[in-house]
Amino acid sequence: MLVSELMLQQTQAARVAERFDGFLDRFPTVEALAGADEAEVLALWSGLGYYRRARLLHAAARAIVHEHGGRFPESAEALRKLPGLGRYTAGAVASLSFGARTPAVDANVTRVMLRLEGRELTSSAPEAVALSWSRAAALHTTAPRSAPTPALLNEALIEFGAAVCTPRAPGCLGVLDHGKGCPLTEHCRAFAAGTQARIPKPKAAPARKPMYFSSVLVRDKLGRLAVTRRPRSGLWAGLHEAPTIERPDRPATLAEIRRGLGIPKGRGTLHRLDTFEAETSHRACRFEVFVAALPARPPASWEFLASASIAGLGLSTPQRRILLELARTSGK
DNA sequence: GAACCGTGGTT
DNA sequence: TAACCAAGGTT
Repeated sequence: MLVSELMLQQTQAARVAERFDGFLDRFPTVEALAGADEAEVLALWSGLGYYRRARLLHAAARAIVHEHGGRFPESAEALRKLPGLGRYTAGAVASLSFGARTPAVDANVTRVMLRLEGRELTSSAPEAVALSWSRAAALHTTAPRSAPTPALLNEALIEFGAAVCTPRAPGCLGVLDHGKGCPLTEHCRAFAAGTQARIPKPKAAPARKPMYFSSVLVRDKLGRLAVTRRPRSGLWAGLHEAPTIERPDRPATLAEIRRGLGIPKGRGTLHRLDTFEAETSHRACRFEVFVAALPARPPASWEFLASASIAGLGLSTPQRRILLELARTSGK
């Protein structure tokens, strides 16, 4: 449950489904996850994005084992203290796993509440957050004991937002059924005012900052590829990659790559293999991929691995392409 | 409060 | 094709 909620943060269910079983096969218990190497957790998370979530999940598992004796906290307040669990996730786990009478307000629920109230706010506006949690909590408080369980109520609110009160083309605007796709139109101020499309108010999309990556394929005498690990914070934190130089302003020059990575001088010791673009949530990344000769003394941070081993590492999508696809076409 | 943190499908 | 979007949290 904890694993699924953290995987689902900002990630579509279909994406998660591809990884969830493998993750639980490898880590069937919280003890197994707590005892795992971070690199292995990242490897099984590879491709899902927002890699900090994986490391926070790992930290949460350790906290449960070492500070809670292996037993999950069951209240939203206690769960909230675990790494990676914010207000929503704590509420979701507390209600769905432990039956707690507590709300779980995600972007779907916020959209529903704002539309019912007819408030043209961004979903992250403090007023919008307060209103949504307050309304959701009131539903739990006023629901009769015989009413659906807290878990069902939370799931229903979320699913209603996801399936009916959708961001675009919500059920109330159904052309063929004259608004009868939504059962709440009589209670909805946005429907009455015709402002559904403006609620929640869209946020200005942040501009992606450019970043230039020069990644180098280096093989040792056995044909294994050089791999390093990225810093523990920032973009693709803790993932593996081919030796890479990155700059915010322009691609590194050949001379800078040689100097930065210790590539030997001489004809044919460094040439460009490919270039491609990749985008993340906040960056427009341009990758230039090179093939280089083996330095006389490779940096101690480099590790040389066969492609079968590399396939099991935690890799960003661009690096998976570089180290597994481009490396195969680069000959040897 | 704002910036930061991935990815791939959909429109 | 560019923009939008999907079960947020941390710093």
